[in-house]
Amino acid sequence: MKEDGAAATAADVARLAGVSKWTVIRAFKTDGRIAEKTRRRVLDAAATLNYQPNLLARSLATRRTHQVAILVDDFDNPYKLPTLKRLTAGLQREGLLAFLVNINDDFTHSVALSNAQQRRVDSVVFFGTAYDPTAASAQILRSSSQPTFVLARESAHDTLPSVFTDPVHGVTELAEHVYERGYRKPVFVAGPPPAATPLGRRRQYQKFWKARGLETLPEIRVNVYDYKTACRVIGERFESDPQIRACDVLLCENDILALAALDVVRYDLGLKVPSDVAVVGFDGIDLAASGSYRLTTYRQPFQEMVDELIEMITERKPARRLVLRGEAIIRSTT
Amino acid sequence: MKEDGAAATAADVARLAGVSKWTVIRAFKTDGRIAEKTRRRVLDAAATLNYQPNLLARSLATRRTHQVAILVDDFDNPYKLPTLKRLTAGLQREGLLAFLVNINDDFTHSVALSNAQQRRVDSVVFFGTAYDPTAASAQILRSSSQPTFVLARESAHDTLPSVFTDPVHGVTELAEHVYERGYRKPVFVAGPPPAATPLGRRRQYQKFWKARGLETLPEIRVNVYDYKTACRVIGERFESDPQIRACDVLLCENDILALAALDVVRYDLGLKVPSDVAVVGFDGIDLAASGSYRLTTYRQPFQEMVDELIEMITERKPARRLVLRGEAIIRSTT
DNA sequence: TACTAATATGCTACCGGTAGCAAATGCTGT
DNA sequence: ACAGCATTTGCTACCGGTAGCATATTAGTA
Repeated sequence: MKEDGAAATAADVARLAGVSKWTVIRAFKTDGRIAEKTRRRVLDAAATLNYQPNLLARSLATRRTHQVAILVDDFDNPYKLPTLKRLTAGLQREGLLAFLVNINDDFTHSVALSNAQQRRVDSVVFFGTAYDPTAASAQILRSSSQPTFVLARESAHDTLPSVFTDPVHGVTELAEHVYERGYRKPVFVAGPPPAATPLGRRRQYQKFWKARGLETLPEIRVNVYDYKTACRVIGERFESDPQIRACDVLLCENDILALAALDVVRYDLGLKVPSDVAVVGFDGIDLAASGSYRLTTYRQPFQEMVDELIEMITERKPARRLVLRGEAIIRSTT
Repeated sequence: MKEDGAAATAADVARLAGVSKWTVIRAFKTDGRIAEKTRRRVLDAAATLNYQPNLLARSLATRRTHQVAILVDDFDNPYKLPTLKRLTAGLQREGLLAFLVNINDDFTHSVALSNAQQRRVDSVVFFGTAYDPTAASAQILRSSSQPTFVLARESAHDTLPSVFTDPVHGVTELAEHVYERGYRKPVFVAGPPPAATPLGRRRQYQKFWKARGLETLPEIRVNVYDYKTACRVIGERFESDPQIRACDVLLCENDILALAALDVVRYDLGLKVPSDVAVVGFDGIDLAASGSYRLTTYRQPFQEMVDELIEMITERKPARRLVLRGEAIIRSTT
């Protein structure tokens, strides 16, 4: 019995219980072929020593860590929080623990991927990250031994499985709704520029309006998905750009931009929504439903996406490219 | 050179470079006493084999995992997201990776703590969790070998270091402001009941009003920090309880409850804020500043709290009980 | 009671690194 | 050429488990 602060090992427990360390280990396995009497004795000894099996040693031997790395580069969009909640809970139910990896200029995708490999995580999830598959990290990704998934964004590689919401359906629903209501002078409010693939929503909106005679869809680009920055940038563009000022509907890439747009339009510019200008979001965050906003948006099925992702991670379902549909929610901003 | 999918080891690299595995390992240490020529040869061999050192093996030997477990039981309060952002970024800068552990009925504090021990994380952070120190997990906590911290909540044990915002200062600032403005019929809007210690804000508000002649502070209790639930519960209480209906100020335990209160009061009950009823929050989330809400609240210094916590985790500063002050932000809901 | 089968326990070799000492090699001066 | 020293490389023993086979013990049957 060592009292030097170091955790007790199976060998310590074995010594106390008068058995070999392999018997101790068997006592902790559910299927262990072990005499009930011995098991109890071992468990008692383990309890007095406060023995906790060392998962590092186990993982080293079994080559399974039961760890998943979740890579996130945008902590400003509030939908991330409930989605992380569901994701961590679901993974934990499967015996998996999640690393929350913050991707930023100091800690790039390459660094994160390399780190994940070194820690031998069982799988990697790109959670809505602006992952650039043309960059050096693609090399790392290809040589990576662990299964990799993309959540809430379309994967750029065909070989990289992903679960995301169909942008064609979502944008079409919203655009048609807006068009039917008679809005004809749209402006797209965009977030940060996508790293590689042009982001689906933008492309779809452009396509929709082009088919109706609008050659180029005017755009306000906000370089961060962040409420405050968005307010500032949108306000500035309305100040300086007459074409923007003349719009009658703001098609926002996501809800957080839409809430910012709504606040600017209503309280800084003093416009009436939806009579002077309409606002449309995308995502379906909780706050979009609030009495203060009542935002027309498209609900992404985040929970379902997470559940499907977990099915893939646990290999109950084959890893593949899975496109899900949400639903348009019409409220009072259109 | 094995091509069987298993990652290359130092021994594989050694074989290719014609050295021993210990030389390979030296080549990867910055301080390694190794001939420059050999290092280059080893690094080349490592590159062709795509060798990545196995951190499990290293951790097993060094007894340091460079992993931190962050325990969270409430994913509904939006301040958690920017705080997690700062926390993960800060830890990563120190070479530490964070486990995001979701505490719930399936995965309790005890389970999480035991899991963290088995994974040999370097430290554990209770991030605003309703940790009940009287429960069985206290036993585990005491016997736990890894340093443990509480973030954004007052720790119940003196021995358990914590970083949190002074509730006395915050509540006093807000309460005095409200009192000066002439509000005299307050109702406290409470979140889930605290596990052990009565939560500071509630107690402080009660104290303040008692000193001014109000024996018991009426209360609306919402059992989850969740916008939708809060709306429902607050609405119901206004319906059914004349004492609640007669109030002139809603003192909310945090901003998310305050936003819900504000929406209910304005849009469901049709009351004017702040003339019919005032609303006060606590936390200082981004959205409280938005044009739609303009909520009077108390800004908690979350970023500073995180930075101080990291100083303790990295042992640059001694682990201790650290109380920080925020500032009252008076906006248009009072 | 002896003999077999079933169950229980112990063993070796290994997972991929680390620590710190031992041996080998290179370099200098005489 | 060789002692004397520093630098470079290799080695043993270990971190705490796992896998799967070998051996010991017990129970069941003739």
